[in-house]
Amino acid sequence: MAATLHDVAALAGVSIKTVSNVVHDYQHVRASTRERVQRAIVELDYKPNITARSLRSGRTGVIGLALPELSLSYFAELADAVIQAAERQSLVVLIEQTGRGDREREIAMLTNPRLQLTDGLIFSPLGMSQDDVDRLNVRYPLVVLGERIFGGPVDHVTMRNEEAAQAATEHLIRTGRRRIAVIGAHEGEVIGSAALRLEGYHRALDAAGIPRSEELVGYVIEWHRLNGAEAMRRMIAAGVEFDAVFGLNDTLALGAMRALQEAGLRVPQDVAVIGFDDLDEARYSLPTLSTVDPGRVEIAETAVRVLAERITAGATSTPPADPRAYLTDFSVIGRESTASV
Amino acid sequence: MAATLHDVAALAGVSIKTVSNVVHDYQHVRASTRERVQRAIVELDYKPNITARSLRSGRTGVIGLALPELSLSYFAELADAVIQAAERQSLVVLIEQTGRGDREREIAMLTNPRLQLTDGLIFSPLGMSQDDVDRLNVRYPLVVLGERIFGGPVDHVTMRNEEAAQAATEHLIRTGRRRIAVIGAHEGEVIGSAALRLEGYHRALDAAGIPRSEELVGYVIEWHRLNGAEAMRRMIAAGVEFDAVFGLNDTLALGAMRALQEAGLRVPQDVAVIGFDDLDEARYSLPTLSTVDPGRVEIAETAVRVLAERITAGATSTPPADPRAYLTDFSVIGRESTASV
DNA sequence: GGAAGTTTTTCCAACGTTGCAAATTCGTGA
DNA sequence: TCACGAATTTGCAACGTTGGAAAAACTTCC
Repeated sequence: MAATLHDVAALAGVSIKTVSNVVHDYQHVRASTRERVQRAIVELDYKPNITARSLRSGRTGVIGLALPELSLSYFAELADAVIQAAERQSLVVLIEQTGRGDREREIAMLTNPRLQLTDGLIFSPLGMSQDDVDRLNVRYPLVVLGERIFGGPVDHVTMRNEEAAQAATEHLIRTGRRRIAVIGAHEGEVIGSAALRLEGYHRALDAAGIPRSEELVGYVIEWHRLNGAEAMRRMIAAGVEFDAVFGLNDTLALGAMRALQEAGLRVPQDVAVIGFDDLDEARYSLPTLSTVDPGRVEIAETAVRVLAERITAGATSTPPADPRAYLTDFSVIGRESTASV
Repeated sequence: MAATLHDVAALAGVSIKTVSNVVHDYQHVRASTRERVQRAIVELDYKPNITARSLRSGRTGVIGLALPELSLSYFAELADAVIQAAERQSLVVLIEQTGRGDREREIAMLTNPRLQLTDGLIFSPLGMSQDDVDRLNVRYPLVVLGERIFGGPVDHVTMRNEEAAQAATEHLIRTGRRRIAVIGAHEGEVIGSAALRLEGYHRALDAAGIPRSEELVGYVIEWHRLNGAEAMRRMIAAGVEFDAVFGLNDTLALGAMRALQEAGLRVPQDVAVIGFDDLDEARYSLPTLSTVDPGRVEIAETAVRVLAERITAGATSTPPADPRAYLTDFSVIGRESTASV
């Protein structure tokens, strides 16, 4: 079928190693030989067999990306960024879905034989917890994303959840809001995005001398639009007074905004709303949604770079560097939903 | 590092071929031998090297999925469905992004050496056109999705654009609407989703005896929310009268809905709105968006199945079957945006 | 003209697996 | 005890590539 080194060598009248040398731009090849070989390569449309190369070198040029689900916008946009970053490093990305917080499937993924032809994995768990930290002890390069597990035996790339949430809340305070509801808390959670962002929210209140109020905290089970809308409706129905809402992610904020509008409350005149994530969608809602860009692109780039470094280091038997944690820069993006009135 | 057949064979005191036979459940292996080998496999935690297997067999178990961009919700949801379908066939998916309708990159993708370790490709072009049909003549199994190229030399899986668009329009007519605007037409296009769906819209009007009207057709450059909103605003500003809007996809419809609400028009009381695609998002907008499910899951499943068949057929040197076109079933989904008032 | 050094080319083995065919062992019946 | 067929195990080559080192060809300089 496809031409091999042998075919090219036969056509050019040289040994296969010489062809290999030409392909790899080895310098000690006579110009005339090089040219002859190149002509043969073109004529036969020779393409190196990557599988054979992988077998020889032990590297495939493929990295895995395991995430909950692409139909969750945040992860789709993350995957987009990871693929682009990988392409710049000549790596290709194989995507695996573990479901919406399915701990079992996440754990199983770490030993999935399907990862065999991968040089390393970028792993974004949603169901595993700190107790599962030992599971991250794997024999291949691994970079973990997210807020489920900290201080593990591998590199970790994540956002400054607390600081970013604090900044989002301060953004609301700066526009004169004082009764600030928060939507998306998880009952009893002390780690994870929800807890960290809630903590940032509390810090901002404390710093501004605004008393915390349990009735302003909207609890949800999952971070989907529906949950955001329901939590908001409950709060409205309970007669809680508020002049701003912080959705712990954009999806929740958009759901909350829907519930506000249903109830006849105007955004931002009656209630200001801010989200978290900077999804593409936040730019197009009505009104456009203020949010925090947690540094998604930087997360993707860092994760790919660090993974690539680990892969390279592993190949050269350098003594492995200690695992590191990387935190990305964030920025508050003010849009219509928090405009001054 | 990792254990190989040799290591297992040495430990079990047999030849590597016997180990291979055990791994493959070859029947003529003495029970006692089998057990001894299996113990060795467990003890050494032996996992077959997929790369070596691929080199030997010529199959990698990986399929490529080339699509414009994961940050476009439609493609993220398509990718989700493809990955799930592939998993059921024990295939793993490698995703490549070609950009938003970048013809050059799409053409380049077809000969991308990165596809080497792929057994076949599911390709969803957005920038190529019928003129590029010959580019689809590639030497690996290929399944094409979408509405850019028909009747090519490869299998094609797509939706019934015309019929589905006609059904969406008829849904509006059935609720008593007569002045039905359409948003998302492409100037001068005769093929592609826009043209086909526009044709379905026209057929529905014709069938109902409603005169076509050029002023009710909103043209856009791209199918994003912003374009939908702008086209809708232009139509409103021009004083065009209408009581319904058909967005040629959900994103356009959501943008149009935003423009309507800005202008103080109520959905569905003043204007009914329907979209196309059945994105997750359509379930959560305010009001929830009626739409057409074009059979996305079926498209993914069919594409993976057909590709897998071609891959298998290629391995057995069966004479290749003629390329086929597959069309999926659609269904109109009525939600709040077209509710009767 | 030939030694010494440099450039260019070739040879061989190995990466880990599997298909094929051959070799060995076993069981059965004469 | 031996022949014969079946069951079981093994050896070898090959998939296409690359690293290392040897071999061959060419230069340069005395």
